[in-house]
Amino acid sequence: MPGPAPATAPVAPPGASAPAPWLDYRSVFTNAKAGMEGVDKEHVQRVVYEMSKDSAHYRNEQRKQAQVDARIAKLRERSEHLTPAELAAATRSKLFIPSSHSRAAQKQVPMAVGGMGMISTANYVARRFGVRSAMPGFIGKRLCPQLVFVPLDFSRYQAAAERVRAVFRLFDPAFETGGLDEAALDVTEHCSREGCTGEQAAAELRRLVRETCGGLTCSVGVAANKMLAKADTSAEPGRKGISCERTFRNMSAPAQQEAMARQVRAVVRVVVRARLVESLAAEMAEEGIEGRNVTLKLKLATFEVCTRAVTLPRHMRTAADILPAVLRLLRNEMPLTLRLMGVRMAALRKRWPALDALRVNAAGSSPLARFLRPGSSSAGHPNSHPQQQQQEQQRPSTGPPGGSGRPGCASAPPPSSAAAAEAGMRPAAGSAATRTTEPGDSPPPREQAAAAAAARAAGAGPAASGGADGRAFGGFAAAVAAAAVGGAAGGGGWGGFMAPAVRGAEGGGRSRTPSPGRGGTLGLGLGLRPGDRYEDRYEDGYEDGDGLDEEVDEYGAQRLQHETACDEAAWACGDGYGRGGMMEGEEGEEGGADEGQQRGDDGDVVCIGDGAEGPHQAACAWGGVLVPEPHQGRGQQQPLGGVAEEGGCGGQGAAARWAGGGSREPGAGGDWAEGEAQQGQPPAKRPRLAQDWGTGDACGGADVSGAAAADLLELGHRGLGQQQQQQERRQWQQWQQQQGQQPWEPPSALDGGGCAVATAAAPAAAPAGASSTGPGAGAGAGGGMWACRVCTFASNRRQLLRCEVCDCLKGSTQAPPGPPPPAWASVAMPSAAAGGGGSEGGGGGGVCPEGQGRQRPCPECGADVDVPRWAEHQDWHLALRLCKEGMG
DNA sequence: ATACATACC
DNA sequence: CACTGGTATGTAT
Repeated sequence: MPGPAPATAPVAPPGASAPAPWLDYRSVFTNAKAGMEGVDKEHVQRVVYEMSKDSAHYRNEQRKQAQVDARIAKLRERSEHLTPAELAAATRSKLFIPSSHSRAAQKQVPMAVGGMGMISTANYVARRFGVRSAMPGFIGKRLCPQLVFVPLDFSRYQAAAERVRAVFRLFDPAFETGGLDEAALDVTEHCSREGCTGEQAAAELRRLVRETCGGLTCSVGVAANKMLAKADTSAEPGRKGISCERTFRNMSAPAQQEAMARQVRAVVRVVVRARLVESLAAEMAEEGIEGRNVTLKLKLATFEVCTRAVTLPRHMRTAADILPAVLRLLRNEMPLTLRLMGVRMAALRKRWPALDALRVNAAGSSPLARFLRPGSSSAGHPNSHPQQQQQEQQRPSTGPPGGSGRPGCASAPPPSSAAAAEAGMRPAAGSAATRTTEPGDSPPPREQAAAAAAARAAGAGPAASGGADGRAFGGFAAAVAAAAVGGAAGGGGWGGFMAPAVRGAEGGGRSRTPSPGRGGTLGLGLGLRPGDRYEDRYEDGYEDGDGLDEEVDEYGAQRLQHETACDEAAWACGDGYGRGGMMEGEEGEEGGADEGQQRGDDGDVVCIGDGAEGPHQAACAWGGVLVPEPHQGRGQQQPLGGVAEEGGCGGQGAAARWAGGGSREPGAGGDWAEGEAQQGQPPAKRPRLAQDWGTGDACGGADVSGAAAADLLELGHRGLGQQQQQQERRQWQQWQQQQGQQPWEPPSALDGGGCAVATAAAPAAAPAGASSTGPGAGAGAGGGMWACRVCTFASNRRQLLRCEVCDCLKGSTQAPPGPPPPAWASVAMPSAAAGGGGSEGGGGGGVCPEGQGRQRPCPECGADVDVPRWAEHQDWHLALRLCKEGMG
């Protein structure tokens, strides 16, 4: 039986000049914690220090520590006015969740739940070695070589937690959960009811849990807590946000900015392949929620974390809707060297209010109700935290009861095993220069669009509104599948967008490993030089490279640049998303074929657009109106994303300069600022982007014009005061000049790419669908900026998609094939108008100029419906239908 | 009201 | 080799 590790030979000699530097390293791992009495703290500290001191993580910790110190100093100065907390009886319990190991083993063998990467918790045996939660596994292993790792098993935890929560409810029906194993109960009422003290309640709680939950124990403490006292117990405890993030491995060596064009592409690719957005969309669909805030989280190779967020003009839920916002945020941060990326939705609301109502009535007898009932699936329970994504994905693909009849749909997110996920995907096309459409491909976009349009025409009305890409729901199975997988998901059964043509690792030769990258982080925004290859790998073991490796020759690079710019322009106008909805997978074919592909290229351009949002997408995913105006070249053509310009990082987002040029540590993630003489410091923080690039009010649709437009163009954003803006700008320019870089220019919303950009004008009020009809539709209104009425971005610059290089028109400059979209589709953006769509207090806020005050008869019930609430109304019908079908 | 950093488990 | 992922909340603007 292992004992506490004796201090081994000193890992580092106690140098006279720097005596015991580890003592200065303030890590949390030596704080007091249950079971850690008698641990040789100094030993632990030294080991942690020695294993950490050369890492980026360590440097980041130091940086943070300095910040904290500064903050504390500041707080000290004004710490005179402290108010006493209110008192309330509250308990906080901590569950000890069962392990699959025998009790005896647990008592003797040092165990840690987790792995080499991270330890979630450790048993007391392990703690005596200094092993504890939140410690990276490899350090734990060093502290305690005999340490046994126990993999996480969320289903067990979930089940156990559910049982215990039932007990909690007896004491406080509105208790708050703090994750799987923790809860906070306000027992004030319980105590007064029972005439007991807090301590007595705690004892009772412990006893009940022990006796009714299979021997589970929990520790309960009673505390006074202002927060709890004030907690609004009447409010729905519902979750406030939902997110998905992933850490990458492998980092390619930074290259020069010449290949920035590739970065755009690489970023898209990574976003898509990481399945962040789709996973999120799938999860939201499953929960029946939609959200209005999108947050992008980035952790750089340096471990610095930053988030970027936007508020959407309306609630959204599909991958097709979320991804553009994510890309948009991301693009403004490039180039980046990323270690982690996450996407979060917040400002959530229920998507199926009607379903909720019916769920209550359904008494659990119907398959649907059973399926929907909390707890019957791992779907969200009001008091439960979301499962790990991994687990979500491992849910049997058969879907809900009776829902297995539609493989292409319900088996959705590729999931559990990467191999399976990739199995069905088409192999990557070779180089960028040789692109073909392969046999297994979905029909070309046009056809898809036509099909979708036809389907819409046929199934018009609510079905289209409800999602499903214009496909009518086909009976119960399909309906449930739709409800389960997306309803939202529409296309191809789910997320609605296409993963790029990537092949799993199963296919043959390994590529040579490129990156001498430090550590393992996926290099993002690093670009490739001709001849470079690049490979990446996710931590879940999903590995590929073959599909992504590309030889880039000179021609290819050029072409890539051009195409990227075009793609980007098209994307920016929604073309990449609006068209070519997803196609259903071939019946009986597993997984793969249900992904549509937007372009016939090598798949880097994402095909999004499930069409679920209805016809306005067919014109422009974001509702933008394309106006084919004669191109007005700008003096110097700026490639989209401000990239690919020799010798500079171009006009890309502010962060680019930060991430690249401003690298604090030469060589770490910022190598592209070549040969920088580290003189002076960059501004402490990366400048904030606009606090609104056009947020909530986007739906207001006011056409920004004249002086305002000029300001916008000039400033790039309007969230910052002019003064501050200018100051930041000067700072940056100075810094950059010091670094020998081109001076920074403020980002502008949508710079034109290789494709020409024209500024034209269109009345923002023109219905998206209707106005997509013709050239010149909106020309002449003056302004040059337009507010997209679907997406977040109110300061879009009018785009013309005539490509200067190939002289072809790119983008949806023509009305999409098929019947013109019904007028209502263009205003299916509730935006808190009449009656308040529910969630946002936004009140008078974004009011859709079209919808406001207008009504349309509902084809379903004939009632006159406020246009701003149209979508909600249709959702209601759909929900009703689903329930009826479900109850047969 | 937003955007974002940060704390917490 | 190796330092999470999910959530809520506080704070500056």
